[in-house]
Amino acid sequence: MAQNRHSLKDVAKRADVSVATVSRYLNGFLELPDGTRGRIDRAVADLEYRPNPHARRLSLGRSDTIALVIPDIANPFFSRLAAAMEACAAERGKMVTLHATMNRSDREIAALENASHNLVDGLVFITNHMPPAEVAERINSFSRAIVLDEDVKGARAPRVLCDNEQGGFLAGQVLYEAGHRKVAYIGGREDLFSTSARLEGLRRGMQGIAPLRSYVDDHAAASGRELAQRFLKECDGETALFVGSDELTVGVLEVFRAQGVRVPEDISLVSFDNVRSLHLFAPAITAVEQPVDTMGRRAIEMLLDGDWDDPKFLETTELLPVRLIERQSVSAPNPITRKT
Amino acid sequence: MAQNRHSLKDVAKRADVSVATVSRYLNGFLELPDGTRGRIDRAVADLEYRPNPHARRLSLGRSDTIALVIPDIANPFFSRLAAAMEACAAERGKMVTLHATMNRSDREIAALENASHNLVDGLVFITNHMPPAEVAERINSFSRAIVLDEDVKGARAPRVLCDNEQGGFLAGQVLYEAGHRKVAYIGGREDLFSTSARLEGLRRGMQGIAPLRSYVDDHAAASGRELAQRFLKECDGETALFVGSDELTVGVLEVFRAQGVRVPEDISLVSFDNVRSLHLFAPAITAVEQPVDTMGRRAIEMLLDGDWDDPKFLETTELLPVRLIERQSVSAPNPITRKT
DNA sequence: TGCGTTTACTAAACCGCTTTATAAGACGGA
DNA sequence: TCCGTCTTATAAAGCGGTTTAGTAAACGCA
Repeated sequence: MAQNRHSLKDVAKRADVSVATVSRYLNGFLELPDGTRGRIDRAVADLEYRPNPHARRLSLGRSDTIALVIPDIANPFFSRLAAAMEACAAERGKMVTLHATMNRSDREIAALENASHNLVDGLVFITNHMPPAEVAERINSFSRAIVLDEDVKGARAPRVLCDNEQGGFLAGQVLYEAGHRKVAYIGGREDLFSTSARLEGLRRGMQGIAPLRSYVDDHAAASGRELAQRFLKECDGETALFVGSDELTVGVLEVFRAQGVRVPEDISLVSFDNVRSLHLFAPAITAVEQPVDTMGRRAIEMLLDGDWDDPKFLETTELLPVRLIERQSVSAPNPITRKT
Repeated sequence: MAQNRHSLKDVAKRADVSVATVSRYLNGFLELPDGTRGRIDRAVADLEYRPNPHARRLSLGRSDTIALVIPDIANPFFSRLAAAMEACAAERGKMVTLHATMNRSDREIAALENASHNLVDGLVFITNHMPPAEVAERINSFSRAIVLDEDVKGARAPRVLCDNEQGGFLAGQVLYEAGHRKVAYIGGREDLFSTSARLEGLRRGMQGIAPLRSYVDDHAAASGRELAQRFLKECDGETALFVGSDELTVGVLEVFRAQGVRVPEDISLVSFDNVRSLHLFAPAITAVEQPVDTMGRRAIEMLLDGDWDDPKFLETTELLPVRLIERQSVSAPNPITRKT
């Protein structure tokens, strides 16, 4: 703060022209002869003039800001996403505000309301639960919004998602080929589009064999612990686990380790995301990798470069490819050593 | 956007009073008799009036926003920090903007300039290199700034740091007690306050034995790989490694694994941060834990509640305690199996 | 010389809120 | 009845830009 803030008026006075002239010239809406132009340029330089963004925003009715509504910034998946979006936005001269919701509808609504009052230039919305209709309505009230990572029912906005079905397929395939026939799923809630897509893909990869059991909850290590405990208690012949996120995998592995369940000897495991350092885990964890950075960049690019006049654009869904990173957490099933 | 935006004027008209009255009443600067008050309240409710933040900010000359200048949001340490700060700021009704610098001075300057133009209510600045004097000057031009995680030379601002010296001490102690007498340091650059504090603590923990070698670079996995390679090449009797961040540890472990160097059999290792899932690594990594969430919260609390009129306050340094999390990456030195 | 057309620029309204200075009317007391 | 004092407001000037509508002067040309 506290520096020599000069206003347009100061510049105008110094250059001996009107504020309108300076404003229009500076914004490129006015050609000027060399003399006048030189005086203005010099005045701007001398005074180190920088337009006041608040005044600009009030006048223009926009904010040069993109709001990022995100479940949890501390989660590496989302923080990578946020990093990619910030980088892309900064390149285009946009600022980025952060709003963590912890997947709570009230926080989501508060964040959306906040963003809406602030007249943000755009919204990127990420959630991991199925929000109430009000959330979708509020998203729809933005003139520019992108839904990222997880579909939101009722939202009329372009989507940037990873190919969840393909991810499930790759996981199913690698498990099936290793000989597994009974697989359980630990993942996000069942009403999520990503969950059903992954389960569908998993079944396809497993040659039509559906997972025996699904354990679903939030994408958090704590949920992973709880679900893993339930899984171990109820386990009935499953030889492998498909886990819907690295966060859940962390919780699962903690429980497995505490209970002496070995991976992959007792249970094979495939994770989803590959944003944590799974390659250094014991054992290194096979995972479906999401193109996190690309997803973030694309969200911002679509927000800023999309053809928002075209109603078709709102229907767009960009499905980004995933790939399987094979490591050491999948082996042939070993029913002998398996605990029940 | 696109909703029924009503202005103060609309409310005033509907309540049949002047805008000044509505404004002052709404801001609590005017007591009103029941009749008038009721009409205004009703008008506000009917029109769903929400003040335009841009106008408010232009008028008041502030922004209800805190700028977070951070090296890399994708780095789990910083994303945890950012999450804690966002949560704390949101509780107080402040928004948070994000500016990633990748430790580049030009980006730092750009971010500071940006924040300064936006008349932010406060700044939290984090860097991991020794920035040029211009950065400190710009930080000093803010009326409210906090320096977090790493000291910045020349910045007149309260600091929130972890107790790096104590962290080094704890690492040194556990290594010394395990029998190590020759230790190398892989960490952030030498000109950083944190580095010298840690090395000093390390020496104290090692009963005065200085580390044989220091390998320093950015806190990034890539640097960790490079430094680990150099360390292995030049290693001359060191039996343990003190690594300055989880990011570096990731790189180090990648190289060790690739080259068949076993932890702790060949080299013992203590990491710093404990923000990655080190407990699941092979082996689980002993680490000095930083109180990340507390650091973030304190930074925001000091920013918002600090006594900024007191010049002493700018001299404050809050040193938060660290603790050692013992796991399996430290054992007695084993010079026989050690590679050279 | 007179008229239309550029060229070069400006006055003033507006964005929506805050705030200072001020005023009208009611009330109470002398 | 007149004056001072509350009470209950308000007019108007910012904050610092953008933008529309318009004008004065110079220019070209018949």
